[in-house]
Amino acid sequence: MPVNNKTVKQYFSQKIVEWHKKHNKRKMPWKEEKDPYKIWLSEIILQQTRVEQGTAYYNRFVNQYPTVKHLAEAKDEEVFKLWEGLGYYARCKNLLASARFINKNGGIFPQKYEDVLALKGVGNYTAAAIVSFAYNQPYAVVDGNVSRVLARFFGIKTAIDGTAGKKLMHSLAHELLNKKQPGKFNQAMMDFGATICKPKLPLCASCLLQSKCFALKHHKINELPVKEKKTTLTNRWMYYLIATYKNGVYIHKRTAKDIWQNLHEFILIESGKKLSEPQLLQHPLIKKFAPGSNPALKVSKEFSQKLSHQRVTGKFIQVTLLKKTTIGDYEWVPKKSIKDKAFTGFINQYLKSLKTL
DNA sequence: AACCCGTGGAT
DNA sequence: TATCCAAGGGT
Repeated sequence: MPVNNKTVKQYFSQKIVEWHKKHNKRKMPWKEEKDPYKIWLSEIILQQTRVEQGTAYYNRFVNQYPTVKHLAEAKDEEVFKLWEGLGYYARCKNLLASARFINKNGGIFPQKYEDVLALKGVGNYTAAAIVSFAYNQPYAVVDGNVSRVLARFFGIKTAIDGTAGKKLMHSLAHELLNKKQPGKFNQAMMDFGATICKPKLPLCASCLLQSKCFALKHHKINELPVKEKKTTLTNRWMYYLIATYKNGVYIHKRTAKDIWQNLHEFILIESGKKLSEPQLLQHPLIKKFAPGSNPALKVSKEFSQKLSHQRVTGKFIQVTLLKKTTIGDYEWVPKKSIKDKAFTGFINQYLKSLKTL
């Protein structure tokens, strides 16, 4: 459903810029930043992540890695530790790979849209954000904010998470883009969506664009934008055996095509269903390390973590080994090194509940 | 194209 | 409590 009213489009672009100049008070550490490295860093951190959640991570990364060279030369483990808790860990992996790629090629951040887009972890949105903010190139960003604003204002019923909807949003956003000040326009669009045209309870009464907004006029604020995807939640049960021997503990880095890649964990017993404590204690791994009825075996309370489409529930079982053993892919590491390794959120819930390991 | 990948705040 | 969803990208 293409939008073909030129007057309304001009009204939109003019009002968005006017709102930005007169009313936009939103402040963030990376605003007005012109260093493409720092802009890139902020954009990767902010992918599907709230500004309030990402800001502290951004500050820590910039502080620890002031240039792309610093990041490129850092050790994987150190960078993942700094990313720990932020989620979507493929972002961290791609961030490091791209930093090393840039550093290897002279350390100069790419300047062409196509070259920025070619970086791992950089898609349509992020490439447009970088080249518009850093170099003022005319590429329109389309994020959740922009899609919502456009769907509501222009009355677009095409699902914004489908191929047709994305295509339509990109062409419309590019058409509306102020080609003289693309960086400011893009910033205006996102800030307007985040602070005025919010997902729930948008501030229509004080909106500068209210006189020509389709959704407001037709009472479709809560119906737009349209999405087609529904997330399904699957349950998983993870029981962790924390096997210590002297001053060390057995851990492992997750590498399977699954959640939490590149994060560490203890000895995992996963089940497709909830296990009762007797069932759990019957497990071969438990019986192997805690033969007989072992009164020293400590079972924690139940922990649970909700991911975007999975819910992980489980417990932690502490057992002390009397001799060093070979356990599959798990390695024995000193307890004091635990704090330097990135663990899953589920495990960190448990670790934070302990005084010492 | 459909599905997968985290975490936390708001309602 | 359940649901939504946030400066998306990869496969």
